[in-house]
Amino acid sequence: MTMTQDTGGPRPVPTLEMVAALAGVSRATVSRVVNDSPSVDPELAQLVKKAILALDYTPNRAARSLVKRRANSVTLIVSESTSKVFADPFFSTVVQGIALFLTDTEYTLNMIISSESKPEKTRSFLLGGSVDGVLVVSHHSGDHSWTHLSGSLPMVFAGRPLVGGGEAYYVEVDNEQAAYNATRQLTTSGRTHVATIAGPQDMPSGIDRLAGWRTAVREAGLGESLVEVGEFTVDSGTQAMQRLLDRDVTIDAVFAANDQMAAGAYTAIQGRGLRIPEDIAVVGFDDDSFATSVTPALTTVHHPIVELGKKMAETLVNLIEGRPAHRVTCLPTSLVIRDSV
Amino acid sequence: MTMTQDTGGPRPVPTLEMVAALAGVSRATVSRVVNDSPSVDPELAQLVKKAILALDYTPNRAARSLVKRRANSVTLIVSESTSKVFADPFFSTVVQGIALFLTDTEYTLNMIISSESKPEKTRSFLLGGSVDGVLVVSHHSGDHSWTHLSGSLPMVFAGRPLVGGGEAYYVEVDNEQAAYNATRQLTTSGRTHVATIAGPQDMPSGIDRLAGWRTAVREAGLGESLVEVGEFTVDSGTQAMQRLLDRDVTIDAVFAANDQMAAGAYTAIQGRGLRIPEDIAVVGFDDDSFATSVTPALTTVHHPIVELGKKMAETLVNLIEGRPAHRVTCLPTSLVIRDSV
DNA sequence: ATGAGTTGAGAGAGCGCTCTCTGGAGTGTG
DNA sequence: CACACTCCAGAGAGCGCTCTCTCAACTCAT
Repeated sequence: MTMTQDTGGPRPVPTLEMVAALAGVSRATVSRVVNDSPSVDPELAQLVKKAILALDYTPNRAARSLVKRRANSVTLIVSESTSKVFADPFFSTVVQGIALFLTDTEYTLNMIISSESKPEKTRSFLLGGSVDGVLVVSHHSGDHSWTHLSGSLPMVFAGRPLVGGGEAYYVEVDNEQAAYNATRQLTTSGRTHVATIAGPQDMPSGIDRLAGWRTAVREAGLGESLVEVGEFTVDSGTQAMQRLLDRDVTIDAVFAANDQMAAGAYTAIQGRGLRIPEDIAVVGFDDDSFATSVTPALTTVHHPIVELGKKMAETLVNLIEGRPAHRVTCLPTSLVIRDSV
Repeated sequence: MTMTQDTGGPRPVPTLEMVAALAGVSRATVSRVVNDSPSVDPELAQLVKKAILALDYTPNRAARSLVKRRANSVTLIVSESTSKVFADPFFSTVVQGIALFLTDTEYTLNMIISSESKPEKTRSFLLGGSVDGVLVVSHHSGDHSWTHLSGSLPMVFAGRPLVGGGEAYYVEVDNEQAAYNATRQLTTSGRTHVATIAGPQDMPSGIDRLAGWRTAVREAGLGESLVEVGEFTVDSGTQAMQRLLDRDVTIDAVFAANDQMAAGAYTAIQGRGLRIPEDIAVVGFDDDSFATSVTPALTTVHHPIVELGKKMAETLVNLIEGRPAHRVTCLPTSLVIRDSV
């Protein structure tokens, strides 16, 4: 029973000073070793390192942060109204990418839910010096209310911000092109009544994916009227598909602006006794867990979401450290063919 | 071109000292006002508050943290091998609950992905003084390798830790009872070949839910052999269901230890031309987004996941601040009847 | 051998805040 | 009126670290 139960109390936290004393050098030297400054006698450095190990020393972040005026932390803002997006695979996957990238850096990720009722709280937190940069994964256009902070703090957005986009740094995919390709898959395989379940029209991804669909159907000489707007949720997808089928029973294909709405569309389609893909072909967007959880497996646009998160974090860190950074990063997509077309 | 490219420089960050100067009082007094100490002349306090507003002052976290030896931050550990759980609604929803609770406190949430290859990095981060407490949402039993830290740092787990559980603080639901109830729903409605897709048997939730199923089928006088183990993922659910159907085609009900595996089971069932619930009734566990995204909608155990996250955070904060905290919190569940039974 | 140039370690002044300690002003009692 | 008390604001010492400045000890050309 090794019960490491030392009451948590007495553990004396080792400081730079203690390491210096043990190694018989000055604090400055220890600091130099810790931050591996080149101008330290290798022999002395070795001595110091031994002392660090012996004491199990870890630099105190707060102290370092205080003098360096750098917190080594970036904050992810989630707006309260959007907090349900946690259930959204897109959101969580972006976060995963961000966290993955930051693991290999000196930066720490923290996350706040900003309540619309007291924006000052969020504001003061961000400006309180404990945050070096901000990441915004937005779902509603209102989430871009943070754009104005980008003068005082480095910020990177997931997707082109709807407002203030002229100055903002962001990472995205070419939604329009990807949606075009996805729709082409439908129009070139003999489908003649190609509908779409579009995303919210106050979000760039919603707007651009609809535009891509439009271009493809127009190019194929098909009608552009079979559009219903959803909210990127499963339920809204079901409802949009219901409306679509109520309007036109001859629909034989549908492009949904994300996989969740596609999954919702499945419910509406199968609920009417129609078969996928025989009666109606379905193509989604994102290639998230919903794409493979439905039957038949969904053909969809692969959205490199983890990569997107990584790039966001990378861009932000570059910005913070004053290194050159691309204002706009555009990631490639590809169409994943499964059983729904 | 407003190019807010001011090199980050000119914004002079207001300090306590500046507020004191403006208000014509000492630093100590401003500090007292900021931390609303009772022993301050209301009139003076008003003056100071005005100065704070005028300067748009925000206390520097690092400085405060340095002297108070308290970072006001809690860390969520995610192990690298588990980082794919970001896509898991359970995980993201717990995080949501945690973040939601912390929003109303002085604490900040940060998240690290600990790489198994360099555990010292994680360890030194946790012990570096910038973390007041730790939250662990585990999926593999290996994630409990952090239990040994609980002597040096307050920790709260999601679910009973497999090892070291005797001392650990955690929040959970009564998995066994809930699984029992869910299975009863099947056995009492005339189903006689009730199988289960169990979760990993190195996780308490996997073990306990299987135990609950066992009790219910035994009680109903049914066989206890129709068990296949999955990994809480959609795919593993499909495969487990395949194996089950290969073993016994007379199965007329299945209890899946989470909704994702239930969704996977749908694929296998419907792939064989069987109908839900006519031929096979399905009950899941968690009541997450998968439950409503499948057709027919899944009957499942409602798992109060947001609540669980909130409770975890609450317990941790209590622990940090030395207030009494329940070592074990057990949350209630309920069965949500939908269309799959 | 001498002065300039180079290298590497120590001294010490803070970073912005909290908190104990001190002391001046006001209140109440003998 | 002197004494003890209470109450509240200021002074000042750090919290653990970084970083500039200083200076001792060399190296090397003259």
